[in-house]
This record gives sequence, C-alpha cells and structure tokens, in this order.
Amino acid sequence: MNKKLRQDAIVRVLETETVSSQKSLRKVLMEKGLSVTQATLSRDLKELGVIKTVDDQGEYKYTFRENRRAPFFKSCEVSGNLVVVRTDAGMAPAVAYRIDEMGLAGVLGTVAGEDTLLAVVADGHDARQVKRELGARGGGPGWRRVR
Amino acid sequence: MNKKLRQDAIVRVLETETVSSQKSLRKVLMEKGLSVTQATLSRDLKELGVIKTVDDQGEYKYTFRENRRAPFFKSCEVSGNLVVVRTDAGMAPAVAYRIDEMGLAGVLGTVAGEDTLLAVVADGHDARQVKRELGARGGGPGWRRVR
DNA sequence: GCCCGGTTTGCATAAAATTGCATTCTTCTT
DNA sequence: AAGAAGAATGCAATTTTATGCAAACCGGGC
Repeated sequence: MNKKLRQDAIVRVLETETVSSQKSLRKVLMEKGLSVTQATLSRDLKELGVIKTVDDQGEYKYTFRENRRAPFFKSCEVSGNLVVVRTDAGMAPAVAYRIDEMGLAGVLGTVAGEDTLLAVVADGHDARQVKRELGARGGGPGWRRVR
Repeated sequence: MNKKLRQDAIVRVLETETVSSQKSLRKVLMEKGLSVTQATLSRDLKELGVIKTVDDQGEYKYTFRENRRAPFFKSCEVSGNLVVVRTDAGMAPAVAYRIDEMGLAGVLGTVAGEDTLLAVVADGHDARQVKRELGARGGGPGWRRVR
C-alpha cells in the first residue's frame, strides 16, 4: 500500500526536519518523489497524531503527540509464565507500580530491578494475553501506537 | 492587567470543556463577559502553549502541551542540607535516577522511597540552589512552567 | 476477468488560524 | 502631568488547515 509508505516518510521527515506547515511538508515529500496533496497530509497528520506545537524560539512546528507521553516501557516479551519488560534505566520500579495499578487479570505480582521487571502470571492464565494488554497501553518509541 | 485575567480564563475553560476552534472558544469567553477577538486568542494560545490535538473519538480538541509531559515531581522543599522531593506513587526511584543523571553540582547522592526522595547536598553548597535548579527543570502539574 | 464492497485520494471550497499594520492602552521618566 | 517607549489588541487580509463529494483504487469472491 502506498499510504503506509507515505506516512512512514512523513514520520521520518518530521523526526529530522523542522516543518511548520502542510504546504512545506508537501514540498519536502515531493522532492523525495512522493506526490501528495495538502488535503491528504491534513488527514495523515490527524491519523498519525501529529500536532502543531510551538518550539523554544516561539516558532510553529509539527511534532508527535507521542513525544510528550512518558516512555512507558521499551520492550515486552514472554517466557513461560513470565512477562519480561525492559524500561529506561531506573524506570522499572515506576513501571512495575503502574502495572500493578492496572490490575491486569492473571498478574500475580511484579518484581522490578533497575531497567527490567518481571510480571508473574498465574497458572491457567496466558502470559501472552498479558503482554498484549500491556502492548495496548503502549510503550515508548518503537511501540508504535495502534489507533 | 486584563491579559492575565483572560488567559487564566482560557486555561480554566480548556480544563473543563472541549473546545475545537478559536471561534467557539471565543463564544464561550464572550458568554463569560470576556470580550476578545479570535486574533488575540490565536496569540494567547500560542503563548500558553496550547495545541490542537485529536482526542479518542478522533475529534479535534485544544489541550495543554504540558499535559503530555510526564509529571516529574510534585513538590520540592529544602530542609538543611537535604532537598525533599515528593513524586507520584512509585515514581521516586525513577526520579532519583534522573536527578543523579543531571549531575547537579553539590548533590552527593539520592535516596528514594516510594513517593519521596532525598537529595543530599554537600556542605558548602546551598540546598536552595539545588531546589532552584530542579524547579527549572519543571515538575508536574502545579509547577507551572516559566517561559 | 468482472463486479462489489470498502478505503484512499484529489479537487474545490469552507473553515480555521496567523499576521502586518494601525490604534489604544500601560508604564515609566522627566 | 506630558511625553515616549513598549505591550496589547482589533481589524482586515493572508495563509493554513479541514472536509464534502466524486472519482480512482484495492482486495475478494464468483
């Protein structure tokens, strides 16, 4: 599909350059050989959760909504009845706390180190389901949010 | 000054109602007896760091940039050569880690409980200065950011 | 292949936001 | 109190963004 391609390109552009209008974003994309209209960009940006913010110099600039959300965790994998969650350095206890707070079905408890935590899943429950639910809550960059 | 009054009102409105355009924000303010033009609102919103986001229902809505920033800490006080920082539940270790990372002059080390941490300041250094520097980095809601 | 449902896109236009400029209001200074 | 410098605001015009609608496109079943 062409849409995904284009939206990926948009993400890449916004991550590297400062863009302050859909018109100029369009120009950049055109130069990369991606032909697209401003109308489509408006829809893409809405879909991607891109917003127009004001930077330090007081200029308008497009950025990702996600940016501001605190990175929640970096990865999340299953091993047997354990869910292994990696976080930013020092964040594991905080994340563990949040997970406890969520009260996910089947989670017996969590143990946090510095940048890793384990969630222990009860027998009879599926750790992969827990992983899925954590995934839905989203991680940091890399865990592209599903809408 | 009238400007502050108006901007405060804007903050209050955006905190309580869903507003999706400057025109409708204007209407709300007018009803509250605050006469203002859309142009001024554009400037106010820019100044306040208010941005147009997309909510869960896929509708446009104005919100504060600050919202998305992870609450860093809730309060920060000095007692002797200690800086006492209160955080959200479970966040203290993470915040302590961040503070260590900042490498502030005069901070010998930090000790974190669950929602409170202490930063120990060396003799000859001023704990109040450390507090000031932490404050500059900003806390969560309540620590209104200075621009 | 051909038709059907859905999704995506462009076009044109409406809606919304930003800005230059002139005017008014504030705050100092003298 | 008068005047000057700067901030704030309205107005009008421009620029930017959003969207209704129709055409183009895609994937699946027949």
